[in-house]
Amino acid sequence: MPTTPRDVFYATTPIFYVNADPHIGHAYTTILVDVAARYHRLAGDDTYFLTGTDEHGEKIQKAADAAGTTPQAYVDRVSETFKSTWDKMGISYDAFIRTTESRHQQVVQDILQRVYDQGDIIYGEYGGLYCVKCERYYTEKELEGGLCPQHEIEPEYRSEANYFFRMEKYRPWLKDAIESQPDLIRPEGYRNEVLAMLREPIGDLSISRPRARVPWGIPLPWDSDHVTYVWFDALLNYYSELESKGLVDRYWRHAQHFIAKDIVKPHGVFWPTMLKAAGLPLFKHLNVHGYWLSDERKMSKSLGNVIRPLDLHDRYGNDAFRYYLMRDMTFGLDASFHELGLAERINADLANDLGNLLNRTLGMLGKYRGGVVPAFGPLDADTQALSDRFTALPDEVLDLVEELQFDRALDRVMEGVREANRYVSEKKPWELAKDDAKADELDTVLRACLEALRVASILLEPVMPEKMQALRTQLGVTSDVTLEDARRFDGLQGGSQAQPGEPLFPRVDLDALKESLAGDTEAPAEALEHKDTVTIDDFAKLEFRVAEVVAAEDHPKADRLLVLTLQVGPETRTVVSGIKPHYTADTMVGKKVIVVANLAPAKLRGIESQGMILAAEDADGKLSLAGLDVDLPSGSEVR
RNA sequence: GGCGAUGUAGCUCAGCUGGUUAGAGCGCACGACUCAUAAUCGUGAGGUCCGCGGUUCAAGUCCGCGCAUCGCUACCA
Repeated sequence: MPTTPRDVFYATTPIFYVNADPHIGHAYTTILVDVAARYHRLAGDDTYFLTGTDEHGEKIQKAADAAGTTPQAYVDRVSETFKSTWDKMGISYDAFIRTTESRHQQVVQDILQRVYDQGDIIYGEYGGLYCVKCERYYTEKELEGGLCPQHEIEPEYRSEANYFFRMEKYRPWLKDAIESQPDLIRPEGYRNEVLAMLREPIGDLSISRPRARVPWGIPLPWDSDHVTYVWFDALLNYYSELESKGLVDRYWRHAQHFIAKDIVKPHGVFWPTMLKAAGLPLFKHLNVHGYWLSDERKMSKSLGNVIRPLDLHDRYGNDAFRYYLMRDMTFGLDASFHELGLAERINADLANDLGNLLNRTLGMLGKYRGGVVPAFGPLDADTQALSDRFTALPDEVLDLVEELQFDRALDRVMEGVREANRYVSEKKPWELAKDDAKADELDTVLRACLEALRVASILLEPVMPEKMQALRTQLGVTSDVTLEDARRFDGLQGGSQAQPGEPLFPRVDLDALKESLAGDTEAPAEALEHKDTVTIDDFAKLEFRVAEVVAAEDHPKADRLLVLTLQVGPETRTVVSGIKPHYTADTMVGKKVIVVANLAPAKLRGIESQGMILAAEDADGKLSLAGLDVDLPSGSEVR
């Protein structure tokens, strides 16, 4: 039963920042929206699917410099990589927006001007009190007697040339809006997270950067010495796309943003307040999904465990890959990605249940009826039950899709497929075929299987567009289908000819795969990112010394910090260190460590730290203290 | 430290507003069948539903406390 009118669907992926090539995270979100869009199109909805690339900012400028090219040439290249990746993957986006397009820039400037004119963008005399020696700003609270706590000098007043969006002003409104619309942000866990953010001041949002430093951006319309900083540029793509094409009235109020959980704050806090300030209505839903984890760890470049979507396409096929992604992630939660899981899913669901149902059905049809689709004979109870089950599926599936429960939607269809396999074993068509008196019964069974396959193929098509079309081609159906075609159990043309072909989903040899996975060595790590080169003179400014930990205790006001008392030769000093997750206070006492001895002191949650100790950290955040090979007295210099 | 999420069979997970002997898929064991991609179908083994208290006639499902994992957050020199 349809619960909501499924009329208009405007869905967006984030626009991806073009400082790296697409990976599984980008691909998942994009496939997800593609699947959702295809379901809505199938249902006959007015559907618009937007993706694109985010192309401004300092990082891009640097990357272009490093590549010896211009920012524009650089973003052209990487944006094209994204686009062609999606094209190869058959992503059915309706529009691909780039923030460097003039139509986008125009809208950004218009909205900035509007918000500025109404007084919600202010020139940030931010920070105010600045200690020259610390090179940082202090708040009144942090100062001790009006002096810098580190250097005990009077800070001077400085203002940084930034513009700020008065976001804090809209906090109460946003809180109300989210509370009164339970499904604005979903699933609920992320809604709670945003509400938690809104319980405390969110401050104002810096929205500009000096053009002198970052020329690669959209100039503020009223002050061309500044360019727009990320949010007022990137987020606005969702709107500028429609505005620049005159589609706002048609789509905007139906907007659904799909994002991964790492960008909840910009989309859940910044974006709605921006819209409010611009006098625009809120989007309809912010849909937040989790991460694909590999070996319990978040995939990251430095770990070298990035899964390249196109690799897996080549190996398993686009459709099977999409099916796995949709079937094995519960929306909103993290999921684990395992190639073996993918292979098992292919074998169990696609090859054994679905592919084989097609194969056995067409096999029998060919053998017993020359491949001609028979008319139904009289419907017995079993066949009627199968028919009822399948004709009920479209609404069940679309309701689940509406709730973003893609995994369950797919399982519903597969339950039907399994039921059809059961039906075959119960009806034993191979026995019916031996008795001419049962020709009608055999016709019914064969036709029912064909219809089940046809309906399943329609309902699975948004996830597996190519294979499901191929499936219907084998059934002899070549015309386009709609959801209405899935609501009937007599959609095939009696007397038409089936066109059996190759198995849709070849089984994966699991034993061979297990072997090859076992033999796999670690994937090669990505290149390291290096900092700027320093001279030996730069290095000589640093003073490292051996120190002995003579006492250690937990920082009273922080979780991760230990307060260490170090003996450095004749000196005793206190160092606050963020190693608590890996070293407890008592295990630290007596250890010899390396300390940076001439680092400016700093207060860490109330305790002054006079230096820092060195430790190695791996990509998982695991720490190991730097130490000595041979025991040397504390105070010894390290070079 | 604060906030939040998660914790159900070997594995991946369903279990909505509390109600009969707790479910699915995969894997495993045994059996059936032979139309089919060594597929399918049936049967079975396997769970103190993280722990402890509480509310209730009745709790995996509500409440409290605790534990574990993860995330966000508190300027991890």
